[in-house]
Amino acid sequence: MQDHAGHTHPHDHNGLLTQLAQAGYRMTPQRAMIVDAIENSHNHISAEEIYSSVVTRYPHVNISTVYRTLDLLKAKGLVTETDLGNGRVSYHPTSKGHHHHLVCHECQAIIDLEESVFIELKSKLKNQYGFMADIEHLAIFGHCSKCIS
Amino acid sequence: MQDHAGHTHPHDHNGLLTQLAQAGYRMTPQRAMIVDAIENSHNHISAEEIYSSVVTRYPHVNISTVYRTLDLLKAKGLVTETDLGNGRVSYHPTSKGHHHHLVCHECQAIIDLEESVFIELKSKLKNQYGFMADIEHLAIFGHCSKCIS
DNA sequence: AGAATTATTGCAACAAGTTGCAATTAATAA
DNA sequence: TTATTAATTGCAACTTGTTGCAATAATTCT
Repeated sequence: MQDHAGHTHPHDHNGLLTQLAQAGYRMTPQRAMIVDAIENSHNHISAEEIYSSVVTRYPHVNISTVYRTLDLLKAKGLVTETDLGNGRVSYHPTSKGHHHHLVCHECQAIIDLEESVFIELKSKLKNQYGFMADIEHLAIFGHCSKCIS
Repeated sequence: MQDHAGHTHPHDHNGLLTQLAQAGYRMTPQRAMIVDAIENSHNHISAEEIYSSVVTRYPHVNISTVYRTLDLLKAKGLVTETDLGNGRVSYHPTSKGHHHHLVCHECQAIIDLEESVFIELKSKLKNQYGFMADIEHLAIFGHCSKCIS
């Protein structure tokens, strides 16, 4: 396995890859590079963007491996998946914190929300329905203040 | 145009088709049958189900027409679109009332919610962000009471 | 009613994401 | 270090949904 470092977190001993390994999953160069692309993305990253990033260093990689690694990370709760309505689903490492978005249907603006906005809803769903809502990275669609006025 | 009736609302003078016509859109047999399938569906219906229903009476129809009609109905606010996480997007006529769902990631159970659950969130988003959220048919994912215990 | 206009449709190609299966390879045992 | 085993990958085929474009047909005008 070649060295895939050179970014902000050279070896990432507490990163996603290590967490996968500790959960009993195998450490493959594909996973290392996929995870590296996700961790070094500034905010959101799509499957295609991850693939593009990996394929330059490892041309053999297939995009289905990217999707399968994302499925694994989702199932382990290590990344969140959000559909921001732009035709490609966005991914974000859970470790970088929860956040949410308002998406304007008219001007496509994306407004960031604090996590606290959904605390009340979450406890309501827990108390009234016994349901533990996975509200970690939600997109709510509608019309922004600019487009209303 | 052949008669496409035979269901609960034989001519549907106040239905989706009439509303489209009043908005200046053309009345085509395809649209009549697509809209008929939606209005006569018991709860949710998918694009494929609409297509299957229409194609038996009108074999020439193409599924892209179904998708385009759904886009139109969505844009006019006449149907709502919800991804219940089962691989196919579900549609529902707005006129039959708003409702929401909790979807269990573990057992795939779908729990129906009253609209009132989101009133508080909606006003919070309006007051704090000036954002009018289109919360008409939401699916919230998480873990149901049975799967937690 | 017949001609003109233009929205709508069917088609085929495309995009995003999923899946079954044989080949590969990381981890483990010998 | 080599052999074993089973997770993982690449590939190709598939599913759901989208889009450009030429042909069709609903509506409007005469």
